[in-house]
Amino acid sequence: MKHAAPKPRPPKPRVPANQRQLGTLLADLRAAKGLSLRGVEEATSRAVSNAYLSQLEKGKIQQPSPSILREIAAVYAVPYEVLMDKAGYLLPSTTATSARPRNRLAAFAIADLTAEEEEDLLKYLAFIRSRKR
Amino acid sequence: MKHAAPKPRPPKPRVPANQRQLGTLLADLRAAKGLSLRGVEEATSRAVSNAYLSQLEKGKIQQPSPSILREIAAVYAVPYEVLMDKAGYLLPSTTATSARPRNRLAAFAIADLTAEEEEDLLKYLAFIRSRKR
DNA sequence: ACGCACTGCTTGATATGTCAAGCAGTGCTT
DNA sequence: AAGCACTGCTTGACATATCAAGCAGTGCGT
Repeated sequence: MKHAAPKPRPPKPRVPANQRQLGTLLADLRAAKGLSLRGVEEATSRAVSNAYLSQLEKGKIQQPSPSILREIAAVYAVPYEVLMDKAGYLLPSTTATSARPRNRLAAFAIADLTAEEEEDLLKYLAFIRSRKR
Repeated sequence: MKHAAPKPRPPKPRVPANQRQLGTLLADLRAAKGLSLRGVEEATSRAVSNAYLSQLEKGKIQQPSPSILREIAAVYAVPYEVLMDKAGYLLPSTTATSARPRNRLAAFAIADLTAEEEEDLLKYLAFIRSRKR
């Protein structure tokens, strides 16, 4: 029998800090709403299971799908972006992303392209570039 | 023997429209960059496999993980949000809101255009637009 | 005390994302 | 024409997300 194995290392937190934050946030939100795990499951029309929400809150899920976060956000009446942020899916500055080295092109007609035009343009770009080579 | 089978139906798109859009966009972007599937895999330091990128482009992935989209966005020099949007992960508001000077997708990808390419593109845009009218 | 309706939580099964390895095609060089 | 270096693509295996079902605890009404 093993003899008091001296706890070799502080069990590395299997859970990234990001998730932990998301977890506690979710737990707090739920508490604030006064809902049970099953209550939330019900509120999302069973889109998210109580079991899964539990794991989310305990930080056991590493990459929760945005779709689920969206459902949850709706129930807690919290902006979806917040959850996405805590999950680590947003860029550092999602709010102020307009600081980009923009070139003249943007100033022009490019501003309002239809999806179709966009596609055509990209293909054309691929074409002229392949030509250059 | 088959006698000019009258193309019975456009094969039901096994793929939700959203994904298809993301797929073709990814393909176009890659083409524009002149990269091969493996080239992209390499460019992301093998963070995304060529096999997976292929499936993404063909719309076979329903919920691609944002982390991967982020890697890809970096390689194509396109804002991460654009891919997230096409993947259906952004809220309608984030996409269309007056929040920002509506940067349409294309303004971007082309962050690294030469002046010559830019001119060509604009001319081409004028062309396809005149055609439509 | 018993049961019952809750609670949060774990767990085994399933779905789906993701990749390594391979296949078939295409062009280029010899 | 044979080999090679590419290409896009499929596929079988593995990892992870997600859920249905169950377990243990807590309070509460009888």
